[in-house]
Amino acid sequence: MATMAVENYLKHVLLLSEGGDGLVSMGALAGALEVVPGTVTTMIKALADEGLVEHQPRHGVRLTHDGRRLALSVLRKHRLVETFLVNVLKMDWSKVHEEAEQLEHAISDEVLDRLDALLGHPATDPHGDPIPTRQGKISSQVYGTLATCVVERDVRVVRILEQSPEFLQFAEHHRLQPGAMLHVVDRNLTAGMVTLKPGTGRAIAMSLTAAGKILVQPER
Amino acid sequence: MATMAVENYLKHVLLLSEGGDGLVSMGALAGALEVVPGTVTTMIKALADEGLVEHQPRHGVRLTHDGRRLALSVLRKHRLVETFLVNVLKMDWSKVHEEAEQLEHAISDEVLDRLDALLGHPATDPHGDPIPTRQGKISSQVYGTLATCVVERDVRVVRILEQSPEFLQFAEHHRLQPGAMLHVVDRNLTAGMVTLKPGTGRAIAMSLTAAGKILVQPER
DNA sequence: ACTTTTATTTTGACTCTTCAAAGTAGCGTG
DNA sequence: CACGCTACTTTGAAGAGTCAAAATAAAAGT
Repeated sequence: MATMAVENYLKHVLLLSEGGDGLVSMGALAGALEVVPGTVTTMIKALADEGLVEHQPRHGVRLTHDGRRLALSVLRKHRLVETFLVNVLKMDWSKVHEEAEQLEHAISDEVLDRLDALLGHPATDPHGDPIPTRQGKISSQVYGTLATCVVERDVRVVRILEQSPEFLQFAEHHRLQPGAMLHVVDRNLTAGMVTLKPGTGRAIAMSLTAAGKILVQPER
Repeated sequence: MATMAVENYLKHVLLLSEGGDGLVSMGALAGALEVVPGTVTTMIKALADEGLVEHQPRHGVRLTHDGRRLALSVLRKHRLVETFLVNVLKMDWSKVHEEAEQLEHAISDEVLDRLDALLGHPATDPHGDPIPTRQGKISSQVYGTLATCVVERDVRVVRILEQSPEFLQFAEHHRLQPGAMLHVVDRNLTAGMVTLKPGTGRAIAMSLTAAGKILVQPER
């Protein structure tokens, strides 16, 4: 069985390799895992010996087939646990990440399957992050963001990329949660601002940076 | 924060000190924790330095106030998680111990409180073991066993002490679960057998040893 | 091309938890 | 009271995961 540390390393390699399609840098990993770079080198060498990652010294690391399988299983646990905490225990979605960080290493496949059934086999977690299937498939659909979509158009929020408690609280306050409908009123590149009109309630203004963290789907 | 190992040592000191009212022997701890005796000595010395246990060399160990507080909190997590797994996820009660063993170290107080509320603040877990309150109170009511109670009398099962998967499966098969009503038909000391008649279904015979693991309450 | 900066790796050390095996204290029996 | 059994403790070593700081390789600037 993989230790907690191993599971965390693999999970973060997976998360960091989304987007930047090739190798994950050691520094990025060190940052994400909150350890010093030397520790990452040590650990990655061990994981490479176990056949879980492929390490190209001085360049970076990528998951092997086995490593990816394990990483997806950890991610599945994380996201299903988050969904449970929000949907069943009604916890604040800005706090569940921390909790899931611990629980993802303690939960068995059997419990996970039952949780999955209890929740109705959700496709995404409360932040809109896709939940890998038991077979290790994960949706990789590409969406636009509030910083890039066409203006004067109705869109539906599908995912919040930035998941710091502060940002999530901000988003919740304005009901910017997956499923929410919005009209994109204006985007001003000079001022770096986007203006939105929710279906109900008053207009929302936010920076392009923030807007770039919110994935949306054109509606109709 | 206490590590998993620390939590486990404290929990087992607590469990082993139920009944044998004074000191817990190092050997008993080694057995319960499945480590060699030398390891226990090492760890207990460390816990004594932290003020969590009181160690009387060559005689045994007992919890301090702080140690007991922590141990009760772990036990509360364990038993509430078991209750959740059985009552909500409908898992087999013979398997939940293993699962809870892991989860008890990963669950936060906040999640625990919500779980407790979801379950309706249960007083006991599915095996009838009392669940410590958030304030660290634990019911220590004394019950008779099927091996000691008066014959020709109706009793109600309140707790199963032996919790190996095999014994629990045996108990479940005969519906010997907390809440079940029984008539104690006969006890034969020579043969070492007890005969029971459930409210519904055919008579059950079991050894005195097995009967001694089932706590009951006289009914009416 | 040479130098500076930055990212990565190496080295040595430390903590935590464990084991195996050797040593020692306590206890009961004769 | 000495003997021997059992329980406990000590000692030395190991693996996992980490850090700090020195060494090195790659990338970027001038």
